[in-house]
Amino acid sequence: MHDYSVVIVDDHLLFAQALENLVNTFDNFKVLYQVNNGRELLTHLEKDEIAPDIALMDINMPVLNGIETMHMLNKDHPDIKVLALSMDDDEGTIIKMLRAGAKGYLLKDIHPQTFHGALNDVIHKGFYYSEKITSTVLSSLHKAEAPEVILKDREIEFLKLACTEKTYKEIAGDMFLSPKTIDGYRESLFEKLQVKSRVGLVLYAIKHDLYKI
Amino acid sequence: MHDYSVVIVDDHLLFAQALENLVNTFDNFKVLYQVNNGRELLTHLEKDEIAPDIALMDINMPVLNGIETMHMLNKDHPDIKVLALSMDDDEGTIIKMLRAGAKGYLLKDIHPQTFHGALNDVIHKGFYYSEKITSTVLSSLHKAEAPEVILKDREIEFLKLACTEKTYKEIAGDMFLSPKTIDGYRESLFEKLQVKSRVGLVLYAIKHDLYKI
DNA sequence: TTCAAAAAGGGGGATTTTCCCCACTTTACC
DNA sequence: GGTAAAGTGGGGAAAATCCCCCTTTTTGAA
Repeated sequence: MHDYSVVIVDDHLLFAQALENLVNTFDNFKVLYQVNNGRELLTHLEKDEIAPDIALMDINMPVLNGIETMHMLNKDHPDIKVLALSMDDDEGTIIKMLRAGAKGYLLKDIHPQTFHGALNDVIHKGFYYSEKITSTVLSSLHKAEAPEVILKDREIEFLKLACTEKTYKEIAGDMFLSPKTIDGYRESLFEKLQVKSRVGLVLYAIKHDLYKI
Repeated sequence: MHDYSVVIVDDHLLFAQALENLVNTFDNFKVLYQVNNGRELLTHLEKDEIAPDIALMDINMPVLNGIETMHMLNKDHPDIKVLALSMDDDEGTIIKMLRAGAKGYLLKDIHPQTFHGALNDVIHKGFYYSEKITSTVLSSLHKAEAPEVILKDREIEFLKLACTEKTYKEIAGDMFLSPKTIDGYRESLFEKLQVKSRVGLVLYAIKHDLYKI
């Protein structure tokens, strides 16, 4: 029985180093090296003959993030099993990462014992899905594939202004429209975005990054 | 020369375990135990005779967070040197934590070598401030001391509900208050937070992490 | 201990904003 | 040339905002 090789892709140096120590205490795994982001990983893989068995990869990284990196790996190194590792339990992120081909998704608050189990699973079964991730994925299947909301430019403009303390009357002024027209935008957005009030608009805009706080 | 004792207070089990391994590789430090949040730490300290030299403490924790925990430690265990450890480089958080008595503030992307240095500094010099933290603190001195907004529990409760699509009438129901009382909260918050509308409340709450999207 | 101030809960009522339904024009496009 | 949108608005109801008022409880300092 030989050791399986692991690389760590994470910009949190302290965490990465600590994680390396932890992985090295597992008797059948060995960390080859750490890199700080996806770009560095790809560079490494180009130069090295030996590819790792497993990549432990953070999702939020500078330069080249987890999801982008996954897509690159699929092309050039499909044999590397990627385990995503993140603070982020956002459903969308999880789904994207798994769809991109990650063999599992670990939240950083996972128990070390479970973590070892996850590594073993990925090697022997090819994947590891925690209970939480499984239920997230399953529940996402039930939701009718949200018909993608397409917003017109003018609607987006209005939506952004709705995220300020301006009154609709002022917004109308800013957009050179009658308050009643603005009222029309408001209403059609309520329908499109499935919200019931201006607060709903604000929350939607922030959640979808249309408005930065 | 004896080993200095360290406890780790972090709800990210994987990180905590990994960190423990890392600290144990430093020849003059030894991890006593880990706990998941401030409450557990306090419980531990009550029962144990031996107090640790250093507490490595995350800030965002469930149950009892870093800042609250600091305040408790000041009362009962002023000798424990606390090193805050966080992803969060938000200026307000840093200042609050240092003002609460933390001996240093580390971002989780710190280099392991530097980390060892920080531990040593805290033991021998009594504090460790990274360059980034120093400059943050210094630059904050220039800003006119924003008179700190103190929100009462009930106000915070209302503020969170104001970030939903509920009407004030519904919020009143949820809080078992008359709509008129809710109106009072709204008005006093407008004044306190210097906003002019419910949108302003929502933006304030989100910006100050009182409401998570 | 006492007295005043602040906090917490609530009210009346006027004004504005927001919300919902409906209707009219103008493009745009098949 | 018809039809479907986008763009524009009106009327009226409901909600939110605002300003003034009140009582009871808690707190803080003299």
